[in-house]
Amino acid sequence: MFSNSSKYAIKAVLFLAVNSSESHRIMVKDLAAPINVPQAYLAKLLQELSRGGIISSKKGPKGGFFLSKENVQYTLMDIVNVIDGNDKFNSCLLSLEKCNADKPCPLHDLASPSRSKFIQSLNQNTIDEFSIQIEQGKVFLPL
Amino acid sequence: MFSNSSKYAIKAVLFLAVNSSESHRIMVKDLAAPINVPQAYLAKLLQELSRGGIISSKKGPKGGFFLSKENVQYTLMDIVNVIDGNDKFNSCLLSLEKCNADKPCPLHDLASPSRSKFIQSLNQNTIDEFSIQIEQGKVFLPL
DNA sequence: ATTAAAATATGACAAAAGTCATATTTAAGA
DNA sequence: TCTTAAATATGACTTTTGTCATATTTTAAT
Ligand code: FES
Ligand code: FES
Repeated sequence: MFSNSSKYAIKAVLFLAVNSSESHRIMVKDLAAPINVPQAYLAKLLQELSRGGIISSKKGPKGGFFLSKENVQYTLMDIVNVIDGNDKFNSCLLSLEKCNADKPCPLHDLASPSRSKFIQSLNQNTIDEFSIQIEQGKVFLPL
Repeated sequence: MFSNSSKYAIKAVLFLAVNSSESHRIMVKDLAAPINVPQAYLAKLLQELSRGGIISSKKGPKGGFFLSKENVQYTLMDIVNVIDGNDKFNSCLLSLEKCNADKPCPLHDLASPSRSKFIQSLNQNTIDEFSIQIEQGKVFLPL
């Protein structure tokens, strides 16, 4: 469903959403451990996210990663778009040129309703909304 | 969502369902072209499917691949299980040990209803049912 | 029996995804 | 200004996935 890299990136961003702020930055090494991701690999992913504008960073001593007010308005889809490239979810399940309701492949009707609902949620819910859910103890961050 | 291999395998099986029979077998080369899959690669996949009991084959002249009455009762999930291994769909989206409704990850509620419906369809609809849909012109086989 | 046509088995090779290491740049604090 | 702590850039390496080629086995037809 998601690539490994995307999973890592999502976990990292959600952790930052809950645990960091403009004034309290988090270093890779302090992020890698709790979300259970290889540190060196995570560093690379964080850099991509940073370049993509999804997260913020500050170099040097007392530096680290954090989410700004703007960062927190992005969606999960934004994250996977940066990490895995776009069109991970808009293409036909059987790799037709374009997923097309007029000439649907055998999986289209099977998948389309549930799938579009899923994709919609990826596009709708902001990081901010997720972090609220986490803080309310409704959902949990995996280690 | 699906691996490339699984997509190829699904397309091949559906094509066989519609175009082959016990008495009218189809050779790899005549299968690879219409479903637009590299022939040598497809041959390997068909062999896996055959070993897995999902499709039938006959060696030698006038040989080829086809679906028996039993073959046609399998599901799409059976195909991807053979090709990609099991547990492609039962694991947590963020790679928690086990997808667990009691201690759900942030994606669980977002995804769970639509996802389980999707998985259910993969497990329910038989190849036979798909081929009927295709023959009725309700859905189409991609090239 | 011999031949030829098909699947099967095996393995080499290529491309992509995932992982790790290291040198460079930036900035805080003494 | 110097030192040190952090992100950043770059690239080597490994594993998995996808691709291709070729030799072997089976079987129908002559
Ligand atoms: S046409 Fe294949 S998923 Fe829509
Ligand atoms: S706990 Fe992660 S998808 Fe269910």
